[in-house]
Amino acid sequence: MSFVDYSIRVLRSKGYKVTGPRREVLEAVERATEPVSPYDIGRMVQQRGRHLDHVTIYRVLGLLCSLNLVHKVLSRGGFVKCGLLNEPGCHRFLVCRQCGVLQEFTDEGLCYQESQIARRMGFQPEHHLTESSGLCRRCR
Amino acid sequence: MSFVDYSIRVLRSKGYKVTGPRREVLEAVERATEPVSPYDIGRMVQQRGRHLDHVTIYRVLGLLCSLNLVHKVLSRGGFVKCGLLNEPGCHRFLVCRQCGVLQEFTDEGLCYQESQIARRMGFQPEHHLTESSGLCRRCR
DNA sequence: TGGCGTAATGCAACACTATTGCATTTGCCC
DNA sequence: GGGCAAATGCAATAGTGTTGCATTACGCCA
Repeated sequence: MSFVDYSIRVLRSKGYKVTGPRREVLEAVERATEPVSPYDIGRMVQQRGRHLDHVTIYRVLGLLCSLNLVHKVLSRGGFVKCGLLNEPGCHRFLVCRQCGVLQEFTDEGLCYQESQIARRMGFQPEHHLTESSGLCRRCR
Repeated sequence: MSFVDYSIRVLRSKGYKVTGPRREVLEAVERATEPVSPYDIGRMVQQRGRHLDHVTIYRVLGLLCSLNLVHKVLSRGGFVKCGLLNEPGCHRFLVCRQCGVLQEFTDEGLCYQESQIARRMGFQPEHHLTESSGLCRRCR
C-alpha cells in the first residue's frame, strides 16, 4: 500500500477527516526525495495548479507528525515521509550533507544503549533523535 | 580554567580578535543554564546595560560553533556552551523536555556503531547528532 | 605608547519561518 | 441531501536568519 493510501487509512481510523489539503500535502511529501519545508510544499502544490495556505500546511504537517506519518528532520529544517511505517520504535536518519538525500533506519541496540546511558545520568528517556550526516554513495 | 577564559585562549591561538561583543556572548552563554537563542543572548546582554546587534550575535555564535566552543541544540533551537571542551569526538545531549536542562556526554561505543551502520548503508559518516529527550531527575 | 591596517561590528533592509484568532467552508454521518 | 463539527483560509503579527556596506576598534609594530 502506498504512503498516501496508508496515511489516509490512519487518518480515518483516528477519526480525522480526509480533506483536499491533507491529500495534497501527503502527495507532495510522497513525491519529495529530500526534506521539504512547509513553504516548499506550498510551491509544489502550486506547480500543480492548486493553492494551499501556509497555515494549513503547518497544521497538516503537525498532525501528520503527531501520527508518526512524517518526521521533521531538524538538521535540515524540513519534513520527510516516514519510510518505515510499520516499524515502531526510534527512527534514525542518515542525511547527505551535500545533496540532502536521506535514509531512514532503526536499531534496537543503539536505542537500548542510549536509554541505559540516559538512566545512568538520572534521566527518564523518552525519545532518541539521531541524525548522522555525511556523504551518500553518489556524492562521495 | 573557566569556559570564557578557555574560549578566549582558543580565539587568540587561532588568530581571531578578542572583542567586546565576543566576550559578552561568551559570558551570556556561560551564565545560561539551558539552550539560548541569539535573541535570548541579546536580551541577556541588554539586561546588563549593553547592546549587541543580533547580526553580530549570529556571527559570533557561528564562529564559536566552528571552533567547537558552543553547540547548537537542534531540538531546542538554541545554543549551549560546550561542556566537554577537552574531549574530542562526538558530543551528545540529554535534554529535559520539561525544563530544558541539558547534560552533555560522549560515548565511543555509540559513535563506532553509528559509523558502522552508516558505512553499511553506503554513507561516509562524518558527524553524529544525538539528542535524547526525556525527563531530568528533578522533573520526574 | 601611539598610529595603522584589517578584521569585526552596527545598521538597514529584507526574506523566510512560524503562530494566533476568527470568519467561512467542507467532509462526514445520519 | 442537510446539519454539525472539524478543517481551512485570511489577516495580522512575531520570531528567525542573511546580506551588503559604512564605520569602528583590536592587535601589531615601530
